[in-house]
Amino acid sequence: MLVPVEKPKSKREGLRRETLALILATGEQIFADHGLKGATMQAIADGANLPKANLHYYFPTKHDLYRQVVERIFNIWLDAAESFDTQANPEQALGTYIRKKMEISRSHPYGSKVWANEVIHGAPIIHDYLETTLAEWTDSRIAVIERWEFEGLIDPVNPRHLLYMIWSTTQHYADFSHQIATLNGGVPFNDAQWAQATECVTNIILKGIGVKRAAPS
Amino acid sequence: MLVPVEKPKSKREGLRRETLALILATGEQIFADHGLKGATMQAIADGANLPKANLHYYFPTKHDLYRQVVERIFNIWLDAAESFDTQANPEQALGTYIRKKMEISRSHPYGSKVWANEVIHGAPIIHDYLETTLAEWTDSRIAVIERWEFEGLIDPVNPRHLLYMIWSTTQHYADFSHQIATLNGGVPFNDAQWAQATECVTNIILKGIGVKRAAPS
DNA sequence: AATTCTTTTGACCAATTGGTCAGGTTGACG
DNA sequence: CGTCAACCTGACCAATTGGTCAAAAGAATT
Repeated sequence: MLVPVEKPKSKREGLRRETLALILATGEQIFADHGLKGATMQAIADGANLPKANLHYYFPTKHDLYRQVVERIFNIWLDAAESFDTQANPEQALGTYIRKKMEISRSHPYGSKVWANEVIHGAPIIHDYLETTLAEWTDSRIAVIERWEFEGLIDPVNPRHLLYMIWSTTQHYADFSHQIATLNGGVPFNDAQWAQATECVTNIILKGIGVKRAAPS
Repeated sequence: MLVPVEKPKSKREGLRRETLALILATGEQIFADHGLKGATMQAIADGANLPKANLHYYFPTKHDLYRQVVERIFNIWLDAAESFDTQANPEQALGTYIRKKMEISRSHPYGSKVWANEVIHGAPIIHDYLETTLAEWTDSRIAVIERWEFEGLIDPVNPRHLLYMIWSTTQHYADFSHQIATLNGGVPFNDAQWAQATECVTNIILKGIGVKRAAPS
C-alpha cells in the first residue's frame, strides 16, 4: 500500500517534495494539537519555517491541506490493516494486527489524534472512506472471525465488537497520550513500558475471546 | 457525588437555573461537534434560542463556559468511578464499573466527546484534575486490583493497562459513535445492540484477565 | 545570455468572532 | 405603588485569520 518513492528528476522536483513533506508533517502536528479550526495557517507556517503565503502556493486552502493530512493517515491505517492476515490462525492474525496498531500509536501519535478528532466531530471529511473502504475491510475481516468461531478456534463473540475493542485499546495509547503520561509521573512511556502495554493488551484480548494458543515453547 | 437539587427560592432563581442548564447542555453539544475553537458563542446562542449577549451575562467568556462544561463531565465520570466498589469481588466491581461506563457512553455522548477532545489536545484545561483527583482514584483502584492478583482472584496483569482498556473500550462507543453508526448501516445502535456491546466488552475483559466467575445459576 | 516557467514573499483585504456597553425590561420587596 | 437590583438585548468594536496579489527571485531550457 505504501507508495514507492521515486527519484526526483531535478533539483526543483526534490525541493518540492521536501517542502510538501515538511508542510504535511507540520500540519499533522498542529492539527493534532489544536483541531481543524484551532490550527492556523500561520502556526503551521511558523512550525515549518515558511511564509504563510508559501503554504497557500502548495495547498490552496486550509481544507486542502487538512484533507491530505487525513488521507495520509488513512493510508497508514490501511497498511496496518493488511497485516490482519486472513490466512493465518487467530493468534497470529490478531496478535500481529494488535502489535502493528500499537507500533503505529507510538510512531504516528499525531496522525492518530487527527483521525480521532475527525471522527469525533462527525467525520465530515472522511465520511466516504468510512462508508466504502473501511466498511469493506471490516466486512471481510468479520467473515474471517466468524469462520474461526465456526471452526471452534475462538469463543463465539460478536466480531464487530472485537474489532472495536482492538481499535479503541490500541489507539487509546496515541490519542490519550497526555493523560497516560500524566498518570505515568508526567513522562511518556519508555521502550519497556510500550512493550509491556503491547503484551498486556494482546494477552487480555486473545485470552478474552478464548483463542487456542500455541503451547509455549 | 451528584449535587442534590434544591428547590428554587423564587421564580427568578428557577429561571436562572433553567437558563444555566440550557446553556451548558447546548454548549456541551456544540463543543463536542466543533471543538473548543470551532464552537462559536453565536452557534451556542442560536442552539439555545438566546441572544449572544445573554450568554456572556451568565458566562463572561467562552473559556468560562467551556470549563464548566468540562467540570460537569468530570463529575459524571467521578460518579461512575464510585461504582468501582473496592469491597466487592472482581466480577462484581469490574462488571458494574464497565456497565456503568457503557451507560454513560450512551447517555452522555457529547460530554464524552468533549472530554476526549480536551485530552487529545493536551488537556490544557483539565490538567490539574488529571494530576490530582484522577491520579488518586487510579492509584487506589490499582491497589485493589493488585490485591485481587495476590489473592489469586485474577491473572497477574498490569492494573494500569487493565484500567486503560476499560476506559478506551467503553468510551469508544461514545467518542467514535459516528464511525460505529456508519458501520452499522448508517443508524445508531438500538437497545439490543447496546446491550450486546456491553455484554461483549464485559465478557472479553473479565475472561481476558482470568476472573473467577460465579457459576451460572 | 535571453527567455520562460516555477517558486517565494511581504503587504494587504474581507469576513468572522469574542467580547462590550448603554439602555430597556422584569421580578422582588417594602 | 415605588424603588432597586437582576436580567435581557441590539448595536457595536477590535483582533484574528484565511486567502489574494503583484512583484521579486530562482531554476530550466534554448
